[in-house]
Amino acid sequence: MNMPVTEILLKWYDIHKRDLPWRKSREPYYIWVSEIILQQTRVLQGMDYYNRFIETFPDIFSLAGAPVEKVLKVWEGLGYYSRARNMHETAQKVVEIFGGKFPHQYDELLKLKGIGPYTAAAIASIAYQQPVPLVDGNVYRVFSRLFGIDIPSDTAKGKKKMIHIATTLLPAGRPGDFNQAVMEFGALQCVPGKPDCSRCPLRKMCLAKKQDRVEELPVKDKETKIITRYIHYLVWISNGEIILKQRKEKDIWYKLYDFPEIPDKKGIEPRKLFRGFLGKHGISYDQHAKMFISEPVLHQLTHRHIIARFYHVYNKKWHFDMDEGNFRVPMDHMKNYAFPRLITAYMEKFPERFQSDNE
DNA sequence: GATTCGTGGCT
DNA sequence: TAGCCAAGAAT
Repeated sequence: MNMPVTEILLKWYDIHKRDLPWRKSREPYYIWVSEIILQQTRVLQGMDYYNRFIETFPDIFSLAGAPVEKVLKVWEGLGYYSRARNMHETAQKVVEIFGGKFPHQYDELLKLKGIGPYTAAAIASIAYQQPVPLVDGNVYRVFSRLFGIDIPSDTAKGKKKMIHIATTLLPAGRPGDFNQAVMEFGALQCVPGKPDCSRCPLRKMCLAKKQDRVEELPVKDKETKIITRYIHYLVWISNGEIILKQRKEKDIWYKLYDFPEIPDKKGIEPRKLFRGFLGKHGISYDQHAKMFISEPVLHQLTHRHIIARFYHVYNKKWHFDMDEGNFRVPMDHMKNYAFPRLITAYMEKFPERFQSDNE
């Protein structure tokens, strides 16, 4: 008996699919939220965020009506914050233009901020049962192995080829289930590295398996070069208040909050940098005021190595000009602001450095 | 087409 | 352990 690939995957999915919160309904809003959260993010990592997001913003109207800062606070720690900013913008647009209903068509969905080819196809097929194929990392891995395709996944040629394959396999009856089936299969069975092919329902027809190339596929050609960046944070705590700053456009962590920065001067010693900065503002690096410089904190991103230091100053009057965007808040209001993980991790590690009575 | 944009788990 | 890379999109 020679069951086609599509049937095998659907059957496998019906048995093995995980019970995930966004699979309990086909409400487009839930599908949309889950798909955005899951971009470049593992299910386990996104689960709590999804539940909290839906709890905080039960429908598209509550999301559209919220300030973007509140959306970012819910997103805090999840990364790729443009996803949250774009969701907020798209929610407002969908409310204004479409009365709160997402369009059904792939092409219309694609016009919305934060919705690209993958997500448009996911919403159209899962929420609206439209026969639209999709390709994500899982789909690419599954089909590249199954059909022995070694075109690099990070090329237009590879993506085009994969969409073509997905199109030929897509069943008219259950497009949304099929798309999810391939992704689920990639996440649970045809995993990166060394999958357990002995219990794979496709092992007999898998070309990579036949050619013993399972671990080689899929192929990717570009290597991301990592750049090191230095950040010097000024943590100024005085009179129960701390100085914060909202991050600006065209840089990492846009619209999140952190601390004022001392501009980096390559190669200069931290102590010298601090002294120079304070001196420029008429403050001496002296024994009377309590100041100290943290050890370097390494924060690793996919494309950056950030080395941060925290320059602490306590109980000294803030008497140089507030740069644009700097503002003071009581220490116990900090919990209302969204910070990058680098900051929250540091604060969790050294809570004593963030106490207002630190004299 | 090449870069940028986070975080965390796994090997 | 240091890299790999995950339900990608925007610029």
